[in-house]
Amino acid sequence: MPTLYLYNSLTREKSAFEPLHPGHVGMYVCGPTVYNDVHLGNCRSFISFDVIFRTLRYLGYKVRYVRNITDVGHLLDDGEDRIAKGARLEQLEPMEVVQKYTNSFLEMMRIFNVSPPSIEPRATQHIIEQIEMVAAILENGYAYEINGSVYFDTVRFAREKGVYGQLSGRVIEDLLQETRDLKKQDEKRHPADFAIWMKAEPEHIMRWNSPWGEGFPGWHLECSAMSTKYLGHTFDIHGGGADLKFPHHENEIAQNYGACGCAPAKYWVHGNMLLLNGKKMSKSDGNTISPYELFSGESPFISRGYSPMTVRFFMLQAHYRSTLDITDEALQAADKGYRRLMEAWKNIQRLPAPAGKQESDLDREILGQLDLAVEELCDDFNTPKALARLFEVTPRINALHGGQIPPDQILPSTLVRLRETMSALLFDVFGLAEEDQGTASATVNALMDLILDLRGRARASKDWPTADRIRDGLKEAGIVVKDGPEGSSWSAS
RNA sequence: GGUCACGUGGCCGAGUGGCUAGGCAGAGGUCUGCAAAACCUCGUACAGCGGUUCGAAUCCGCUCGUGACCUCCA
Repeated sequence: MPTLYLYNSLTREKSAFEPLHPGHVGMYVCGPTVYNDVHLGNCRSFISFDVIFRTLRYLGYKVRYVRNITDVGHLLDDGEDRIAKGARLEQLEPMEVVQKYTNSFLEMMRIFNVSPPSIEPRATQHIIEQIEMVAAILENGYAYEINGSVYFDTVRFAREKGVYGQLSGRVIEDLLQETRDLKKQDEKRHPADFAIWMKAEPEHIMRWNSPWGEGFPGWHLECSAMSTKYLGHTFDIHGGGADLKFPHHENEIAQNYGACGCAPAKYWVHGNMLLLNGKKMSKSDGNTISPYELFSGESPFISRGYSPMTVRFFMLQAHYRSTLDITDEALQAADKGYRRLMEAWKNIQRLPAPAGKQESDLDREILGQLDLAVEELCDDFNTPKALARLFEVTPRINALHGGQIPPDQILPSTLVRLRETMSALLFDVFGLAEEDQGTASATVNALMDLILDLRGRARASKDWPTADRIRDGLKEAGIVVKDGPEGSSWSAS
């Protein structure tokens, strides 16, 4: 197995991956806040980390992948809890809102063929752990309590530990010299301080008892508490979207140091943003397209619908650390490319038996490309490069299948490798799946057999008008007929 | 305003000092009754201007442009 290299946001460089415990990887990725439907940007992020998770497993690591569900709700600008707000608007119990959007989130992950994480902890089920962590931070002197709320003492932490701002590239001096334009009711000693426990106002629905009174945990605490619980004080990889670097991840690091004196993660991995119209997709400003709109085509931004696997493939064609611009043209290109690749996969399975006797140039070429594909996957999960290698072997596969290359040009062992590696990369690592556009029932298959048989007879008697009439009619019905040497086949377009 | 990215051929998108990225679109050809598919061949692109170097899309500087973070956000 080749060495895995990954880019660490913390050090800003790519280095060889060395797990803390040989053979094992602990990975924590910040999951969604379930107060609304997931949007496509979230999906890209979780697909990126899914590929990372799958790659690690493919390389033989035993991975514990923790991806949380944040159902406590973070504070809104106006001080209102997100979950509580959603509840009031929809006349639902807070936990009902949470359950509803948790379900739809998980359904979307299933649609995108994102494998479930090893553990999917929920913030509301870890209130005790969060309270304990607040207590630990208080005990260590990195937090202070005011009127039933507890704030992290960023100033003290920054001065004493010297790690604050490292991840996000903040300059501590700038943070500390920030003007103190605190709101009147703001109890924080410094703008850079942040709440780790908030006193619940009477109208606040989600609330728990704590040593500081009734309240709810702060913005960033659930990740610190749950990653520690399931992966230990220090674990291998912490991931999330690039927009979480600050303040979320920076504060998470601070909390973990504050509680246990050590860094939570060795490697920090951040996925980049999905762009629409050249700008970040965002729920708040309307520059967004939902997954369902993308599938159905019901959006002013696209001309038609695209299947989940097309979208997944589209995302894989860009590196996870690059921004990716969604355009209709790019999606159409991805759709064609994805189908071509899957068609090649099907062709592998119906290739004539290889009859090579000794290794040919073609054998070497195919094996070389497969090796490169794996190698490039291991270079910071470079899926676009790895995919390019598969596209290099695609014409060879198709030529073997179509007869342009005779079967004696490859060894039986090459076909075995081809089948194994393609299968592993396409399905196990990239997480693609065959989409049976046909989803043909037995009835449809029987009908099509009959129609193609009738057309075959017409062709045999050189009745071209009838043959073409059938083909054109089927095309209008969305069925493409392909004539080959061994008869005609069909597929839904 | 501060911090940080990015600007690649018609579109998307890899690539970080010399070696073909790849996909889609487009052109020509083979096959085919015609078509589709498949196969073969074809594109010297790297924002602009300077500099370093034997050699730069790749390093440095400046200019222009775009975006992200700084506030909930994957």
